[in-house]
Amino acid sequence: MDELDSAIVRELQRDARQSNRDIARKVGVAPSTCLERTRLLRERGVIRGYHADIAPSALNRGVQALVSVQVRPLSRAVIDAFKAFTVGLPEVTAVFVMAGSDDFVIHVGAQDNEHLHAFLVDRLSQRKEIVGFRTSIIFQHLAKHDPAPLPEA
Amino acid sequence: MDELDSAIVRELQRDARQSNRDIARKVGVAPSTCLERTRLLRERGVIRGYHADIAPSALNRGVQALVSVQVRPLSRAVIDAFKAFTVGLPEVTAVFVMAGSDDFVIHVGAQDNEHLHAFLVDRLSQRKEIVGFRTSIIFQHLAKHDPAPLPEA
DNA sequence: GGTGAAAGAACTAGAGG
DNA sequence: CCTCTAGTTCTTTCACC
Repeated sequence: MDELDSAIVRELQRDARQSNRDIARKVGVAPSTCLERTRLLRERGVIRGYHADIAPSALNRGVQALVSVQVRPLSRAVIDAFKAFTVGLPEVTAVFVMAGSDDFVIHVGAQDNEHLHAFLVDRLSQRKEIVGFRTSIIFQHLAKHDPAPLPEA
Repeated sequence: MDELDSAIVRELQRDARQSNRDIARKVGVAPSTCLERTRLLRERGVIRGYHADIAPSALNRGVQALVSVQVRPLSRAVIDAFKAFTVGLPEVTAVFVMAGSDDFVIHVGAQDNEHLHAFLVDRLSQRKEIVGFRTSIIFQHLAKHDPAPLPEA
């Protein structure tokens, strides 16, 4: 991860669909160099993928919420099973495994409040390992799609 | 948003860097048709952007946390100012404005626990509008980069 | 590592169904 | 809305530095 790698990563974070040629020009190297760097970044797992960012309402997910969940017993088997279960649900867009008073935080999207409620009481609360959960509606979600690298230490 | 639009969106969610030609072939239309559909999806705001997904550790963000924050008074001025402040901090990767007992949930990444602690006590807690916050470390973060469209109702 | 050139592929606009 | 075509641009490889 030298300066050149960082510059390429930054460009791909900003716009993953710009041409290799454009990126090369912006970062000041030949297109072939840029292409090879990008290939290596991908191979090393620095770049994990390229994804279109879609407006949630276009996916009929106009209502979003964070659900904090506590499960028991807190064993690996229970954690892994619950994680796999939640990730598999279509309404779930992200799962955080947490330290602290909440064991999971689940990011959920639904068509409306009614569907969200149905999801919570019909799907989620079916799970026997859940000993408690708390749902908070998201009014606004600002995501930084191009977080800068922090200084090394 | 007909079936064709959805199919194109799905492909771009999965891999935003595949060629228009490949997407056209997969969804079963001519490349020019696919290109025009994609242009319109972008214009309509359905597609908000294309971003590389970068491994947090490569950005020196090996430690991640969710910080729940309560601010007072809960006026628009205070909310907007706090939101702008947090989004501007380099450690912050996402900000959720919430309904419920927490007013904000902030997704933070730092080099290590020490830097995270310094961020919380030196930066965040400087803000006078904060009346309380709670930090939870993220052990694992599974994001679904290709959420499927939910049924219309 | 990086570069430059060259073959092959993709993008994009425009005419036409 | 879709297809076909053609000019332009981009990707990708490879010999060389």
